[in-house]
Amino acid sequence: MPSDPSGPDWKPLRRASAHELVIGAIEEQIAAGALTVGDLLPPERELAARLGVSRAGVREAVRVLESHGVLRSRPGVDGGTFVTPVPREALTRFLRLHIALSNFALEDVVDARVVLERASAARAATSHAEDGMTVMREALERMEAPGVSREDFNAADTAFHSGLAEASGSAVSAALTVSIRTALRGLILAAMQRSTSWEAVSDQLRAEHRAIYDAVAAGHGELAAELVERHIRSAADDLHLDPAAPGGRLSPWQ
Amino acid sequence: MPSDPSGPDWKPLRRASAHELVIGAIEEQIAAGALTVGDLLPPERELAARLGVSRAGVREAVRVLESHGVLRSRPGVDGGTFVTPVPREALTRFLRLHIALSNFALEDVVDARVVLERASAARAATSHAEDGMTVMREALERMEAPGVSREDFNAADTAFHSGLAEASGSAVSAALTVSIRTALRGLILAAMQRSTSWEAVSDQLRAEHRAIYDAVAAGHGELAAELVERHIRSAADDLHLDPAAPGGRLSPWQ
DNA sequence: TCGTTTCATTGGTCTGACCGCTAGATGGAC
DNA sequence: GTCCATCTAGCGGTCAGACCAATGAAACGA
Repeated sequence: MPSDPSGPDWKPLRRASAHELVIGAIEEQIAAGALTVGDLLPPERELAARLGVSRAGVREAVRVLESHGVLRSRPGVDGGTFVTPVPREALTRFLRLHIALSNFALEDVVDARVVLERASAARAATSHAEDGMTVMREALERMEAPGVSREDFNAADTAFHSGLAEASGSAVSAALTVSIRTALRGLILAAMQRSTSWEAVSDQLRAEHRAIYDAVAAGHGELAAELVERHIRSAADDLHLDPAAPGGRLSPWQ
Repeated sequence: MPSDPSGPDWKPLRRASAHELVIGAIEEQIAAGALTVGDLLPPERELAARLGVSRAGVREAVRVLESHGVLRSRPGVDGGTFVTPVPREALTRFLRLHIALSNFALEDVVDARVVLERASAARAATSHAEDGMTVMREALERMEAPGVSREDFNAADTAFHSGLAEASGSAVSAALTVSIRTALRGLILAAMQRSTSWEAVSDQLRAEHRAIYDAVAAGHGELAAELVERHIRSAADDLHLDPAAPGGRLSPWQ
């Protein structure tokens, strides 16, 4: 019997798999600063030999980090696997998958959007980062073009919210915002496609977007935040409660 | 010469790699609702044969989805690869990697934390989800235990903010909050380890956490949000400006 | 000198093999 | 009949080796 009354506390000792070891090794180099954006990794064959694993193990690790937007591979003599800085696609895929799996309730996703975009709007009203404002203006023009298709409208809608997030000047919030909106893109487009009163709906959306832009441009942060929240929630309601949709949380994809 | 003045607009035709096709196929099944949490995928060999790719391609795809918290594999006759709902680890690794790569400036990470946790605090004050409140209380007790180590203090600090996020009742915000705090864990712990005035610093942190908890428990949402923001920003300043740290954004890891 | 060909290097893919793990079938001891 | 140890089939985990595809640079010829 051990002297410690609480017991020796054996830890489970989960033997790490080969590819996890490789991921850990690469992550370690990144954390230590020995690998930064633009750097080239050793060839797969060499890295496998150095780490004492097979090439398959290295490749699986590279795939994982690639899917996280950390690495990118290219064949060719000048090619190789190098460190890259493109986090958004990974975040989008992540959210899209988990939304599809209902691991995240649509309601909670909307709540998160409201929190992030309210903050974005409020900050954008004071910072006015020109890139984002331009993106928003162009998106408005595309939405207001005569005879715009629902696909194009949805793309412009996504771009508008991306621009708003960019205009806020905070990269992390912007990445989260854009990823959430992009992950929802398919759902929103499906709802738009189903809409039987598209003219009225799109007029409404155009007016809301325009009002948000004006509030931001005029520097009215609190108003912009309020408009964004109402816009997101009413759009979500339309998405959620569309009478043409069969029941169920993720019905548009079924 | 093409009749269209803008040109035929050749798209690059990026040939999708085998594992991307497999990921797409699995994602498609998930989006269609044919695969949900708990479901078992076909054996790797069979799936490879059905999709017309090698087992390596299937395995690379499974690895990627596994790293996103969507699949999990287990050997054994009853084992297999099944759909699983554990998004947080994946989100944490993602953020940790990109913070380490300086793809996300620490300042922006802190901004995002402020936005998310202000909202969490305000909501927690009205919702009072009991799970989260209990987690916060226990974390406070651990922080206030005599002779607590810096590691344990940091773990309790993380737990406190997790509890706050849980108490807000919104799963997505909570996942984002917890992941950000966990991704910063190493940095914060390093800063704590370096601290030459740990007694004073930890007293300060204990007081701030206690004040936040009291404000939430008393239902003072706006006060709680304000306290959380000040707490996060002052802690970030200590982390960032610690005189013992060498210059540079990610110095604690260098 | 300039264009063409060849070549070496790298990732991309596939094949086939063997290992370790584990629930369930098997079979023997009582 | 019951219970326990053993065996077995099927699965993921890993590996080695081979060949394909892409690419830039060096070698070569007009």
